[in-house]
Amino acid sequence: MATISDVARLAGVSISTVSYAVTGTRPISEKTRKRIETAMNDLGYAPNALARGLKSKRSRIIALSFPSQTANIDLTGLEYILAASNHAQELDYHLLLWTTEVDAPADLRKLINQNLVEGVLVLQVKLQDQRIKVLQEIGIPFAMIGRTAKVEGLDFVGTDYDQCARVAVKHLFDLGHRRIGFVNQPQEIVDTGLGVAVRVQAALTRATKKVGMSVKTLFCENSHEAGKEAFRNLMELDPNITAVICLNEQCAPGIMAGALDHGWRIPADFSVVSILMASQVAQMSTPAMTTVSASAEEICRSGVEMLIRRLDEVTSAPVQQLVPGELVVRGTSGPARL
Amino acid sequence: MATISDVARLAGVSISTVSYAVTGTRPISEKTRKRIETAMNDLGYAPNALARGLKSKRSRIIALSFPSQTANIDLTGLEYILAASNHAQELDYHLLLWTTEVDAPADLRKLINQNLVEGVLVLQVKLQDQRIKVLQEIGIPFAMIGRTAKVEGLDFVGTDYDQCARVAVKHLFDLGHRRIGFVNQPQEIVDTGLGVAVRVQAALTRATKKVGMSVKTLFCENSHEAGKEAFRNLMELDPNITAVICLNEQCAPGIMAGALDHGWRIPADFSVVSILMASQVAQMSTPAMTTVSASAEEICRSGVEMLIRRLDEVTSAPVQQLVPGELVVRGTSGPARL
DNA sequence: CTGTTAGCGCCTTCAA
DNA sequence: TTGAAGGCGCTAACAG
Repeated sequence: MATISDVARLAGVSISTVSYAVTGTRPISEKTRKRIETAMNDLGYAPNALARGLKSKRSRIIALSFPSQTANIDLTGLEYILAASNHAQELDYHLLLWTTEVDAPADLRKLINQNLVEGVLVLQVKLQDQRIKVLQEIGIPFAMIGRTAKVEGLDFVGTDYDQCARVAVKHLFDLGHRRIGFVNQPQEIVDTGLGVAVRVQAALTRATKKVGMSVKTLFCENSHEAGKEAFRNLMELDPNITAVICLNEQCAPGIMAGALDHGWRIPADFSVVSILMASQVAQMSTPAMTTVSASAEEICRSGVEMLIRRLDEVTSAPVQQLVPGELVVRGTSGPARL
Repeated sequence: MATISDVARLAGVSISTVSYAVTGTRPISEKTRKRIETAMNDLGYAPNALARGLKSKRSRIIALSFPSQTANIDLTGLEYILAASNHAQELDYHLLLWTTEVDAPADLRKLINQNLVEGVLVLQVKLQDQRIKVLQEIGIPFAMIGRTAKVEGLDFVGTDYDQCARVAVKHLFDLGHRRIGFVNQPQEIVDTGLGVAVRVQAALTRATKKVGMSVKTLFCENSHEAGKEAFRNLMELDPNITAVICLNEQCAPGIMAGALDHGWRIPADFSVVSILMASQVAQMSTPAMTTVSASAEEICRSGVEMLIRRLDEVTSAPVQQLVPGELVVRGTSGPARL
């Protein structure tokens, strides 16, 4: 593999001139620049990332922390990962996928101490997240997709859950629904304090109270069967419920199946609205699911940019951004039954 | 951040002694080793990955090529990514996620020329895959999850599609089905030569012919609606079809919906078997889907190990492995209607 | 506008 | 069993 001195020799210039030509940090005469360029092309030269990183203290590698065990393994998660990766590459950064658990701070510390990554993009953020403490202690730049309980001074971009809740509730309210259910993630996930699960629940409580709606909340395992059971449980809690808001990709179709078993048609007798569900998933159910979601693309793009900007401007003010969700009415929501 | 000379100074030894203590490539007296260890702990020392990689020519970074546009964006894909990442980390390697397109060989070349990654794990392999040519030309070690048309001399691990097809066909045959449909990925995906789509189709043709079954093949877009339409089209092709084998996570539920619309119950009147569907997804449909799949965990573990072994033993014989699928009978397959 | 040179942090040969 | 020293490929002063 060609090195910078190969290029210098072939172009008949010094090593530093090649370096300056590559980085553009110093004016080069048109003539020598041309010579250097052809030499680079002839040799198929590309700067050695390791050497460059070692010298410049800029590896151009960011880590994406996505805990694979505690995370929601759903298509929405995949959307986030791919969007972050694509955007990092557009900005000429490499993305290191880091899937160890939230509760393994030693591993994270070890990763960072290696000086390989310049910054960390934190996904699946919990209200109390051990990773954040580690990152702060070490003093490495990071940005969160989502947010911890205390966000003072931290960079993050996330979905505006309050707005999403209001939009979802208003949609159902306008359709005449007054008594609804909310089906959240599994109890153990909520108990670990996964930000989205806790916050959406709180936001829905506020939003329904404001318009005078009744809401019964349930946790639900990530499976179809659990969704069916959740529906039955809701009916026991309040048989007059006419709609459900759901924050659980896997169980939403189960809820619909439960309603069908109950003898109800969707959306004639019962409505389902999913919050934060990828459109791909929304289209998998029968009928396709009405959703309120923010764009993973937009959120991750923003998060990656935020992080990379932070690498240069360590001291500038924190950037905190909430992206509003959008209501997409598909086939699972309609007027409340009488 | 502490460096090796900090450790050496604190422990009162030379730099090289610390290095040997860390790498273990030379005997160190118990006494000095202890001193070095405490010094490392006190300083929170970890070797600088960039410097180490530069010197040793081993970055301990592998790339995972997962083209995000042409790929199937489904949960099965996510399973593969996470499994590969987890296993790489277990083996003390970093995993770089690389999501640019298959048809952008220049980008791939650029990545590799940077000398950052030691090897590449190639996912979503097509029969004619430009990435493979690039990797071979450059001479960087790689392994495929899946396989190209010509695999001579190449490392790969994949699912045994022939066996999967036989198992799925036998399952339906034993239940009395004689006329079935096969619903593949979208036409354009098959046309690009995605290995799995082409090979499963061929394998099913062989397997059905062997037992004297009739099979009508259809392509289908990745959506629920397309699945419903696929069902209608199948009925036009052959109204006597009693079952479908499906290779399309997104449209499988649509096929079931189509059957319901047609007035058929599942599995009493119509059976659906999915090939290569993650169990999580299988459990999302109503009823849960009968599947024939190999374990993503096992395949990726094998692929990562294969690649990392290849980094050491450049010349040893290629490893080629096909993992058999397993039939899991859930709720969508039953005796053929009369 | 261009060249010389001192490291970045580490591994490893050579010497003791 | 230990140390000294060169160099991996590159960047960025410093010096013309």
